[in-house]
Amino acid sequence: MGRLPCCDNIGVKKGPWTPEEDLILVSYIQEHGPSNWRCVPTNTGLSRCSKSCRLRWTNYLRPGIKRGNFTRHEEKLIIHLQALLGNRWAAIASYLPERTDNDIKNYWNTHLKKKLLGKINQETYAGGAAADGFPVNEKGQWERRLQTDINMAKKALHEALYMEKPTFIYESNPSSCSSSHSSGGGQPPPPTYASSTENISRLLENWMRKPAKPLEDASFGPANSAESTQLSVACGSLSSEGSVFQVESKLSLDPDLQYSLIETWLLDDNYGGGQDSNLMLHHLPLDASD
DNA sequence: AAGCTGGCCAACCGCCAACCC
DNA sequence: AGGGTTGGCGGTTGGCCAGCT
Repeated sequence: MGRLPCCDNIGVKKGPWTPEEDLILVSYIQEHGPSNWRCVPTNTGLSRCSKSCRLRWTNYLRPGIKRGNFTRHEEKLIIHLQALLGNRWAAIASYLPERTDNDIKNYWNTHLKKKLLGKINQETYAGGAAADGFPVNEKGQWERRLQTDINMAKKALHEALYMEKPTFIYESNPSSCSSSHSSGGGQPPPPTYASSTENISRLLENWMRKPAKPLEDASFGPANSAESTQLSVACGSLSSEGSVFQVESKLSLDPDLQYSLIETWLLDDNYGGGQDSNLMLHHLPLDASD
């Protein structure tokens, strides 16, 4: 049996929302909260289907939504995440809590995709190529780095997805821990971190199997999950523009974390990392008491 | 000034997984 | 357990607007 429509479409208004409708919807949600959307049209008298009400709220009326131009950092973060996650706009939006998935999707389709394609075409026709495999572009250094980042992330993702064995291999190297860990109680196990491209791809594999965590959870990947491997992985690249630092700073790491963030910078030609970019992994066991 | 074109973006559509009874 | 319902998600559409001819 086919799926029934969310509404019978009879007497249901479509098209742009009016300020009056917005007001009615906001007032109702303020009182009752954003739940049970099916009742919203009936209870408010709005001639809209429940789905339309929900979309209007989540994409436009919900508090905390930032509108207007995307910052350069947001732009770079989206490009990073799109390369890693693909068109999973909701997952990407979870890392930019002030932006809606619809906004990000629109911005990608109307600005970034075009921009990147244009960049690639321009460089293809220019014909030049630097030692790191990307064409030389004197004008746009940051764009070049961006392209390096994308290439690197795609490579990591590809390996992460097609690795045969999901087994993790870790190497322990506490000396590399930029530790600020100082919680009392039992001695936590020594931190481990990935120190090879093979490990990175396996870390990423596990990450890709889990839904992305929102920023409020202060971590990427499978962390915060009791049955998880208690790892948190962030992948990106470092450049003088600080794109990964931006990712990191946006994470607002939980002060209760048992360990401080461990960073390993890898300079590995296999990942196409030039002097400007590196693959960075964060591995943070969240709860050493278990 | 009028018509045309392309860009932008809010909103819609349809699929799907989770949830509920 | 299974079918119906709901909410979430990604792709697409269509209307508005600015710039161009």
